[in-house]
Amino acid sequence: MSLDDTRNIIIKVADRLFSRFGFHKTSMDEIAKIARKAKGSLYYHFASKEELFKEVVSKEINKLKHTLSNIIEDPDLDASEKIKKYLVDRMVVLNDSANYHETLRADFFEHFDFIDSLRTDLDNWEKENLKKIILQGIENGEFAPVKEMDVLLDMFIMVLKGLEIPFFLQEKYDKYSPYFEGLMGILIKGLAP
Amino acid sequence: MSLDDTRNIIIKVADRLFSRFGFHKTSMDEIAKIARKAKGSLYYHFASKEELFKEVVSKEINKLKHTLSNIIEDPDLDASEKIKKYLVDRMVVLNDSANYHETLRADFFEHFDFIDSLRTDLDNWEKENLKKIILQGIENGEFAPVKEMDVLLDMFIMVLKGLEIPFFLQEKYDKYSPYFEGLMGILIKGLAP
DNA sequence: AACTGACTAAAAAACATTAACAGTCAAAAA
DNA sequence: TTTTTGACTGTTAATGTTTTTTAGTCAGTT
Repeated sequence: MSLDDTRNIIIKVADRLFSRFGFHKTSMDEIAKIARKAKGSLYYHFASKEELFKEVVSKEINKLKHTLSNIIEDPDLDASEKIKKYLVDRMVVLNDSANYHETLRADFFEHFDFIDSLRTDLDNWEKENLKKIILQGIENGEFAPVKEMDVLLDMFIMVLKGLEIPFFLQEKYDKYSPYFEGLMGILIKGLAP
Repeated sequence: MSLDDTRNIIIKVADRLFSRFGFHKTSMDEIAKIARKAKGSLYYHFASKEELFKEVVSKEINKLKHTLSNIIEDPDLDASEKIKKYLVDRMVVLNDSANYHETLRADFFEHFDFIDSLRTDLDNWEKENLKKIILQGIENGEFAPVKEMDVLLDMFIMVLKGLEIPFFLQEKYDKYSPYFEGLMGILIKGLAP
């Protein structure tokens, strides 16, 4: 059994248990038992429970980034199509990211600030990549030039994060997802010249 | 000292103390002391601590509704101007509504569901009134007809509520308020034909 | 190097006790 | 009759103590 196998088994089991019970209600003993490893083995591969959880959330985030990067790099899409697909697929992927949902509560609970850097990194990544799309649109004449684009993007990311709470924590995504594209369409139209 | 005077004194003191210490950390004994009334007098006028807090939050909400109603009924504004002013002034008024800010946490804490009806009522009121503006815009040809307007408005209200968390709980409003109008402008432009 | 299982200090949970609190109500005051 | 009071009480919250669980450690084994 190679190094990677044990590590991946731990991650896989942790993903399952954290998804189901949340960070605080999942113990390292449980993860070890179900992974059929000694608890010390978990600590050989991960510095702490927090690092393990971050690894699990990072995998979800990387999956999201991968999906969105494909959209951004697709040469067949113009900027409007890209941003629409970005926004829609973003919610689709995040809807299935149970551990990510837990991070949405971070602002309201103590002992969860170790997650802040992950969330900040994702915000920065998103800002950067949305900006790419918008700049592409401006260059191609699809979008009007935008003043103060950086702050507007900050706020727009707040909007997206704010929507995640009713969608994923209050389970409203299923009800509203068929119409989300329509709302984003209005916004994208507002970007046009 | 008339009936209304005592009641108003209680409300005024409660507003101050709840604003400063929050609902859970303000006791009825304290409110009574500072209002120079017996605690039993508070219960003569208000059925419970919860009802007193709701009264205080309602006053903030009524102030908001009053401000926004003036905008909606202003005959000198077209629909675009109305909705822009609505959205901007909405945040201005809510920024000063400390007790309302506390209700934003309701979804994350127990023992606060007595506030739900207030929040639902405000959502419904907002939906109704935003719809009025949009319908006015559609009638006058300022806005394109909107499909599924009701669900889109639901989501838009989620967007506004979602923005309240960084703005008012994370104290980002001062930083971003100068640019909020710009973001709303893009959205309003997207409503145009 | 990777893994184990016994161990331990710290944190969390459970339990017990005390203090604070929301709410009550008969009596007093207006 | 209405409004207000202040003493009272059951419930809840806070505090303190004890027990259990947990994250993390590490010498020994593979």
